[in-house]
Amino acid sequence: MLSERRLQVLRAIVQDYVGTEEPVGSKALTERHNLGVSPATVRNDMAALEDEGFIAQPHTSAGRIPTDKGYRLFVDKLAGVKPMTAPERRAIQSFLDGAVDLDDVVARTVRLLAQLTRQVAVVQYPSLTRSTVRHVELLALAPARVMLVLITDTGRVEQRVVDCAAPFGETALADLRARLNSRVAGRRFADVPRLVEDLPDAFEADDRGTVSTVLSTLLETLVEENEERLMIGGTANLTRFGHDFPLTIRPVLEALEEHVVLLKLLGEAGDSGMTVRIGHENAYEGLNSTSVVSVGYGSGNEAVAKLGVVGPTRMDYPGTMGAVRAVARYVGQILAES
Amino acid sequence: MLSERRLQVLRAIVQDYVGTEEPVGSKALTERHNLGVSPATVRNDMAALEDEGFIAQPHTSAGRIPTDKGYRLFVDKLAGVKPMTAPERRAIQSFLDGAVDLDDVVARTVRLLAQLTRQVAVVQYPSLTRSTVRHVELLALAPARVMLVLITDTGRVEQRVVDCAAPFGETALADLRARLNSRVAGRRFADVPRLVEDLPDAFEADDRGTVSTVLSTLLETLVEENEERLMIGGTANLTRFGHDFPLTIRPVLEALEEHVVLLKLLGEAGDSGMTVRIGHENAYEGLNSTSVVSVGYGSGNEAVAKLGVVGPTRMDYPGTMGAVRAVARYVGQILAES
DNA sequence: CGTTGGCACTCGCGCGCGCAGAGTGCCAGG
DNA sequence: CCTGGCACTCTGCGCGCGCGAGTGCCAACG
Repeated sequence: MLSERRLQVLRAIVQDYVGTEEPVGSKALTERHNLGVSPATVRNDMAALEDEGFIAQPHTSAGRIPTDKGYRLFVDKLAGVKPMTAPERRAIQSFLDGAVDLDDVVARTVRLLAQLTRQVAVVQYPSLTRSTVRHVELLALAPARVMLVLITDTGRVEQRVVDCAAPFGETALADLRARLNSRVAGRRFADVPRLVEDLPDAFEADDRGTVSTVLSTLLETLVEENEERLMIGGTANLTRFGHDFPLTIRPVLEALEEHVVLLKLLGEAGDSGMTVRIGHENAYEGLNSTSVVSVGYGSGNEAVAKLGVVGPTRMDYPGTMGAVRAVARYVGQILAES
Repeated sequence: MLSERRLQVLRAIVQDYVGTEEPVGSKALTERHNLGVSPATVRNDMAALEDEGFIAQPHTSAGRIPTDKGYRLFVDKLAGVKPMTAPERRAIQSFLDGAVDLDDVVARTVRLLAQLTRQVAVVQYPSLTRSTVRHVELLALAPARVMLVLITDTGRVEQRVVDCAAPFGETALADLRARLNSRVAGRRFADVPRLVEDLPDAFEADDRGTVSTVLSTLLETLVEENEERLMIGGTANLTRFGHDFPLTIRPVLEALEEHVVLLKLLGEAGDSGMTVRIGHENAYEGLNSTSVVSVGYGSGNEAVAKLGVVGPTRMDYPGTMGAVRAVARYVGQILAES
């Protein structure tokens, strides 16, 4: 177990390094933080911290920088979440309030997060899985062609075109629309398959095939969780990554384009509370030199999607976590209202 | 007027520089292109080209590189559009064919363009302005709350929530839905205001206010051209910009985040045919060291939106133009089918 | 007059050197 | 266990030099 002072030394190292982006030495430490001990003592502590793998020196006889393990300890034990100030809260709220539709909410959230954290922001669209159906609309595009529009309680709209084997009359369509909505409106996605199971039985034999086709398309749409989308912003902040970034920025940009990877990443993060993945803790290789701070957000009591930021491992964790948490909270509020 | 050979020299310089990314000298030129003259002659030509402002030397006694003006001449007079090969065409088509909805079409288009050109791709969603209404759907969320869903012939779906002053009955809603659709379905957006003008008159005095509110929201949605969205991809290709890119990549990333700027940029481009904006020809400062190749695409005979790529001024213009044109053509096809 | 070979000149770039400065590890003393 | 001192080790930086690519100019030639 590390002594209290050594933990303080680690904290000081992290804070200084995050601020200056430069390896920090024993002398500078004692000057900036009044630890009450001499540089020589700090040197001993640093040697111990290095033995334990919390810090490292890039080159012999340079200062120390925190390792992933060091940041981990810092985040877990040494740092709190820095709450937003009142003006910041007001700014967040008023910025999000102007949104006109779901796309706009997500777009504004991304901008906001990117601006607050000065890092890359990632916001997942509210997921379908836990949502409920608000309405299902069917329209005839052509005699044997139906457009299916699904509207969720989070305001999301999905549409599909269904090609039917046989022509389908307007009255039958209206009938199906009415029956469908009376059964599934307000219900959770997970319950829908069970609720519509016997629907085809209520129709003429001629129409049953078409009804089944429409229903299975609906079910497909519900299941298509992989259709989860996300929005990204603040990539220009990548240029502040560091002096060496030509090499490090490339894989990050590539990772950000791979929405599938990001969705997986967010999905792996814990369902409740904030998750911080530091450096090599990220399974995806391109993000090995970055940290991901993510949290779930939702319209009600439950999280329906996640949002977060991607930044260098050398980031201001308390501040970033504070911003992420605050934004998630307010987005949830906005969603609940609409 | 420049002699024929001097134009050939310029073409050779552009081609070599695009290939090697290094200033090109007179000797190298005569070796790689058989111009039939000696390096000394080429030197004279180069001096003339430099006087005219088509090429420049980064430092005294280095090779020459083309200026924006040089690229302009190259694009206008010296280079054609390189057509895609048959296998490439097939690949494009099959890649786009798998798309399930509009979002997917746009997403695939972006990926495709980015991959083909190895640059940043920008695809505008099919615009509302020239589209026609396929269907308008109204649903009651609450007694005094209506959701308005607009479906266009390009497959785009827009939704708005309307807060009404007074409660609005289901029957009145159904009535409005029916009347609305019989009037506007299949009509162009531009015609809609005229067509619904007198609709409130058909309703009870109590409901007229609400009907007007709904209608004005609909009109707003139609007009909201500024709501034009776009998708971007291939930003990782920015890292291939050049050795000096830390400085140059930053403003480009910033510009790409400013969708408003990009939309304006695309909007300024000519309506028919391909537009190439080179370096300082771009009004937006951050894109002064890039070229933008854009073209309109559409589901029928008319262009409904634009797409293009953003890359370094030193790009393979014929190849890029070929790819952009081909992709636009196939996307148009796909949209027409759906 | 356009083209050509020759020639002197100009610079940018890479390389090696040496120095200063920051930081460390270790040790002996309090 | 803490502290001051000391020798040591690197990295980064500034400087100077030489190479080589590329140019501009000129005189000669068809």
